[in-house]
Amino acid sequence: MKVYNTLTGEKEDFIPLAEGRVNMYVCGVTVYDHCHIGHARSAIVFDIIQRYLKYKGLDVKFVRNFTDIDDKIINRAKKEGIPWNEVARKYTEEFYRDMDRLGVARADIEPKATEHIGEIIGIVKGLIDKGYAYESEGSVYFSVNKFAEYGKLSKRDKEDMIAGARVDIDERKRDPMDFALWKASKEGEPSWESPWGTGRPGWHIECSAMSIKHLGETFDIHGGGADLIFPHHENEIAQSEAFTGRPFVKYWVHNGFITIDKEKMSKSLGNFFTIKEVLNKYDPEVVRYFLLATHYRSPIEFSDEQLKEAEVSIDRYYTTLARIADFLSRAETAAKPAAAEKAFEVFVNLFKDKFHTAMDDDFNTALALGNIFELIREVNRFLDANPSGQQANELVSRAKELLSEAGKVFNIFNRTPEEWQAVLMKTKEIHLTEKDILDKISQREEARKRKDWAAADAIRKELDEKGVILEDKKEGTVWKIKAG
RNA sequence: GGCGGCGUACCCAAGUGGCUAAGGGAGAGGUCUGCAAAACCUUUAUGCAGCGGUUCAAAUCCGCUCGCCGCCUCCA
Repeated sequence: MKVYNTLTGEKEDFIPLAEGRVNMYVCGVTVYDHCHIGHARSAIVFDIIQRYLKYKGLDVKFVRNFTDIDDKIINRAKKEGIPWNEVARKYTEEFYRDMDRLGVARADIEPKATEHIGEIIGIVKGLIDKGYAYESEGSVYFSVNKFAEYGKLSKRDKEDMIAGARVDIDERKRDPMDFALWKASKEGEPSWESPWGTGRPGWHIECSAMSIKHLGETFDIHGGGADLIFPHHENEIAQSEAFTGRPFVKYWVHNGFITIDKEKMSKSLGNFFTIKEVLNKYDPEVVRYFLLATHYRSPIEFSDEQLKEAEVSIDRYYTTLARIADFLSRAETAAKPAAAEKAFEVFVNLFKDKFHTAMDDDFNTALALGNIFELIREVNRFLDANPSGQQANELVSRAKELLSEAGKVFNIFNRTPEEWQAVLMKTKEIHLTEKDILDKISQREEARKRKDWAAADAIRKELDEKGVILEDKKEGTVWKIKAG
């Protein structure tokens, strides 16, 4: 298995520190507002990585934190006129609401910054003792110059950054690049007792404290959005390695952004859609598919068109699944020679390897989805050949199992075709009941018996305009909701 | 300005040295059908931003040019 490591800038063989075990930490969210679709991408990317590693039989310990104390939370509390911890509680709940809908699994451990103040203070003290940090007016700063390897993750050197001259000048800092480990609290702000007076943790230190506590001083994977590379993850490395004297993380994994009109979606630009807004129009499965159809490190342009295509793709899956169910329910045992059988068997046998190869190559979900649709085509092609007999049934059953297994890793494709129709009915806002549709179908049946094609076609057209498609089969007419 | 990334068909998107450049959508033609739909088949990049170079061999490596984006400030 290969994983792209931001630290080395290369795809590397993935070799866990302890055989068969993977410790991974992913930066979660600061709970001060509703999440947007960019947060969803990060959550889904690491959800799939985590699921795939577990699927491969690795013993994964997955930690995803909540930043529940921070300037933004404090500001939000002022704005809403509620206590800061109420803001954190409220948006933690909203986070779970969104993630549950998106099918993002809970992490094995979900620590909060405020529950690790003791550990944070311990590390800050340790850093002062070792000469990496200093106290100034009740705050504590990390001295970047003391850490020789500073910049190794984001590939920049201190001189360049200072030349960039966008670092904030703060008189309390000895060097403009230094960053806060502990912030002295102002009157009325949330605070905790510390050796340097009352204050609260800086942003970066919490992740060091929580990851080290739950995963040890060195662990396998640390993930997050690419915008965290600098300064957040760079600072985490500096603090952690200065404190423990050991390498902090073996593989740094970062997901790309979601863009709108080619620009990064962000709160400050205001060009974002919340998860809730998107889920009003599209089913979570569609959103997951949309995000997985592009490699996790590439940017994804957010667009209605692409979401609709994702919906059509998923519809193709369920249409095939319905065909499979139909075929299996007929289960003819009398074997009829099917020329296509051998070729189909070869294809079915190859699928799992192809799926694994794709996912083993830096979690190439886009390629894996391509493999899935190749299998879908082969299934349809095989069914078109009107196969029969036990061998054919077994092959089709196996194909169905394989699709379902792959779907499990992505946490998509796990409904029945009927459930999928219900989903479309809801998201497409079809204002017809099943009875309405069935009545129309029987009216059309009458017309068809009379060979009154004009009347029959008029009914079909009427339903089509309302988003319902009719399919005439030998056994009768079935209906489905138009996807896309 | 510094550092990093991207540019593959009408659209989206895999592919980072070597078999016919995955897959999805859209279009065209066909099989099936009363007609459709679904499904399948055929078709749509002798070419991967452009120009050079390395190599027996390049979308894939190197250089330059053009265009777009990201990070350097909170940010998934």
